[in-house]
Amino acid sequence: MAKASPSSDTRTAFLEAATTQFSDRGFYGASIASIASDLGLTKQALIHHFGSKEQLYGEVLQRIADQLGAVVVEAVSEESDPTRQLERLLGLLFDSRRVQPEQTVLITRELLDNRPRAQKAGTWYLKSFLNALIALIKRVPGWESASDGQALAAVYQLLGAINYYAISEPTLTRMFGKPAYRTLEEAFPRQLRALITACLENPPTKQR
Amino acid sequence: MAKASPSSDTRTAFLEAATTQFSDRGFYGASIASIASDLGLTKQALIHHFGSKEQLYGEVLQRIADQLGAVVVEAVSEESDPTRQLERLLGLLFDSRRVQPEQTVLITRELLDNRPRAQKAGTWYLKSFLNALIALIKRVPGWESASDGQALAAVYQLLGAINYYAISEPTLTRMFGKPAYRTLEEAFPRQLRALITACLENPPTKQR
DNA sequence: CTAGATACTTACCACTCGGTAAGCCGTCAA
DNA sequence: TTGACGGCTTACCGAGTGGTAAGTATCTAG
Repeated sequence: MAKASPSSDTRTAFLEAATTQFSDRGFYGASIASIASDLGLTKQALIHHFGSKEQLYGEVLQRIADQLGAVVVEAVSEESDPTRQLERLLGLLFDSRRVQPEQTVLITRELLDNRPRAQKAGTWYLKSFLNALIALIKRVPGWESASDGQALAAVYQLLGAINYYAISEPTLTRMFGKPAYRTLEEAFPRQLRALITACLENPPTKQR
Repeated sequence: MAKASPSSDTRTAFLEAATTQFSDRGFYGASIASIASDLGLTKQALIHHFGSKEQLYGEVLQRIADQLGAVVVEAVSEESDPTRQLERLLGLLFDSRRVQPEQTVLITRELLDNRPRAQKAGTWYLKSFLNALIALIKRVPGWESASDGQALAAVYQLLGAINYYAISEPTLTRMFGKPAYRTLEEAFPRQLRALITACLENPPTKQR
């Protein structure tokens, strides 16, 4: 009895393969046949487990949302000071671009694809994440009286700085060449920390 | 002889339709038949003008790159002070999300799709744009001695804050509802201006 | 009047897509 | 032994993809 639940193993294997393929080629660009062949299986095996391509995609988004929520919990539990909690959270998000670049890419794809058409399930998971960020920044000294809109604006700018860089890294590397990119790679985190503290120290109430 | 060049009219009409469709659905998601039917024509008419879907896509990217370059020229010519030039440029980019949202969306799609596969032509246009931004910030007081990597890091963070918000706007609207979104819509530009000046006033040389 | 080019059309091709239907095979319970 | 079930297969379907081939209508230059 080496394996506990054989079916759940292939399920998560499918989910992982699907995550990278959806991330690389988008929902329409990725085919269920290609995802299945990554595991040496046929597309009908995938259909058997998930019912349809859309449901598979939904589960992939769900997993990402769960992991995103876990990062929030981790940051909050590691620090006590609200400012540090936020800095830690943004730092963790920035670092995760190395371990799980597919996450940021997939979320960004969702933002792009959801523009015209009706929203899929994915958007709602993001909302609770953003609400957590809003709640966090409103506990930072000077930000208590900020409106939700002001809080979201500030937080979303920092999030944009992080995520846009995360999805651009490969392109920037090829564009400027490895050696030139190394200096950017080194300068970015320092500059980012400076930007975050500058933002947190300038709440809208005491802006000039 | 009402029209000067009949063929160029349909060509630009094709380019405009293609821009919105590529922006909405991505390269793979958009079909040449659907683009052509927007003008009441068949896909073979499109092939007749552009040769292939890839070439059409290339011309769409080229147009966007040209318009991006024009924005740089506009910002530089309108202001004399380097700080104001940069602020004006970023402001113009932020405003353009209203007039031409397809541009930002398409560039972001390029960043995502270029991750795994070899880069298409589009990347090179972006490089000259980024180089212009680097040159601009290095003329701002205090930034003269910054390295290219430091300059790009700072500029790319601001660019990310702007572009990520631009592609997120529709999703954020649906997520928080129109009334709540209005306050964000109002707070964002002000917060962005504060972020830009905070960034420019904190060059890496005198960072604590 | 004719030759050629331009701007399009219909017809067709090979291929891929997501999904259905039906069956095969091993495990496990009655 | 039998029957049900989960996990997977092959076979197949209709729809849609980008692209080719060949033709038609219109206008213009020689």
